[in-house]
Amino acid sequence: MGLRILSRSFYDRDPRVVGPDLLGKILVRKQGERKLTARIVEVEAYLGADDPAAHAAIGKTPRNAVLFGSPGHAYVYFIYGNHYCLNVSCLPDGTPGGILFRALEPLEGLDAMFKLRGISSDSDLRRLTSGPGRLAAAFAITRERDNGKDLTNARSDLQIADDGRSPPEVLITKRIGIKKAVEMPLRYIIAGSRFVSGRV
DNA sequence: GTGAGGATCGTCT
DNA sequence: GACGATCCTCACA
Repeated sequence: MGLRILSRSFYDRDPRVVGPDLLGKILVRKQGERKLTARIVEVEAYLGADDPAAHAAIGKTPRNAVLFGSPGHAYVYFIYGNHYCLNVSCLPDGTPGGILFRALEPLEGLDAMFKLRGISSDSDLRRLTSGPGRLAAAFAITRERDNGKDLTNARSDLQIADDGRSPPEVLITKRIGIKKAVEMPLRYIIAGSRFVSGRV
């Protein structure tokens, strides 16, 4: 059962299509010989000018520039003075849009992830990567290291891959933790997953 | 189990 | 100078 890296064209579509399609795929962090992997179980779509909750809504700035660039690149931002959050850019160069990773089901490299999170390895597995800030910490994701990184490059230390598993059943809800456009149904989760963040 | 409040700082006005 | 696509801890039930 090999892993196949998702191609640029996968991301060169509307976030509302890419989002649900990313569920069940595998986030991979290479650390020399070691590897961290986890299954994507919850994401949110963020659009452009017509989505007030999106960082891209205010137009292109140095911070959000990646969202306006080529699809398949990591947009990492720092929030609340504490946390990093990981997104992947969607749509062609010049058209903003992206997907926020909200929760993962950890697969390989659990010990390393617990260490990176700074929590004991006998805590509840759901606390490891359920939440955008948590999963970024568990995968050692920072703006300095990863913002703008090409996730479709085989030589990249951060990738998203398909393990060939059949697509999961997808549940759609409102997005979480935002104050604008709260009604838009742009949160996608794997139905029944116990690793989802917040309420379903 | 649920909710309130604080931490903390880069980014844009 | 205000605020945020969050997380953690601590009450209280």
